[in-house]
Amino acid sequence: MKETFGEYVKRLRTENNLTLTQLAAQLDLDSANLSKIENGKRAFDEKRLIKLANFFKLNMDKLKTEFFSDLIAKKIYQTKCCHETLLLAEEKIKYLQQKEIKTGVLNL
Amino acid sequence: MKETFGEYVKRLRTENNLTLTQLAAQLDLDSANLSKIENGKRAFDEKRLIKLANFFKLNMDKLKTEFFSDLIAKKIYQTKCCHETLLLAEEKIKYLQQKEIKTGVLNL
DNA sequence: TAATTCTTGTCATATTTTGCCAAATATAAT
DNA sequence: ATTATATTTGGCAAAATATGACAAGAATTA
Repeated sequence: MKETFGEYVKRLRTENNLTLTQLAAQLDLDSANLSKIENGKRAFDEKRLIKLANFFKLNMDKLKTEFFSDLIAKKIYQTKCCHETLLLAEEKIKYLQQKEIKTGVLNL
Repeated sequence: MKETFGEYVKRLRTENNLTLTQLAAQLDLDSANLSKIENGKRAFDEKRLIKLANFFKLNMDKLKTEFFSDLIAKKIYQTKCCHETLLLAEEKIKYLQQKEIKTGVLNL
């Protein structure tokens, strides 16, 4: 069973025997806020992914997959949507791709 | 090929021969902002779904499907994520469901 | 029990979103 | 073509939300 992004960060940190304060410093963060991030009470800012990747020597693409899957999962979860909603979403993704190809710009 | 939520609203409006001003009034909205919504330059606020459904006599569940599929599609589109990300997201959704069952609360 | 670490609450500030208005553009009618 | 009507766009102030920072409380460890 998978984990949230916050739990993932916490695991990285504890497996490397770091305190919140130590990791937070590396990420330009307050330790209190890192705690909140780990416990899902605040969002992790995308701009800090690079710092996280560098510090733990992580593959950036894999990290982004971890991060964005979290965003998407939470968005889907929040809407309490049904399977039909997701099928329709897939169609709309294709539509948006076509649209961007045609128009060059895409307002979201 | 599907349409965006904005395009869907515009279609509803034009098929019913309404001006922006007319529909906007029903939705407690400025006509300028309704225009932006239709053209994907502003978001449609969830709280107005009920007004939209009542005015056009739409099925609320279907309307929500239209609406949330849009949110999700755009979120996925924005992240430019790959298929792997979506698979992981699906796992995380299951995880979040389990978690809510266990803990009763869920921080997102 | 003392020290350290973690969690939670709060608040000022920064950022984003929203409603509203005015001007510019496009469309339709006469 | 001119006028009237409808739509789009830009901008701004206010509202809402997110963020960083600090302090106090709770949990963990030595």
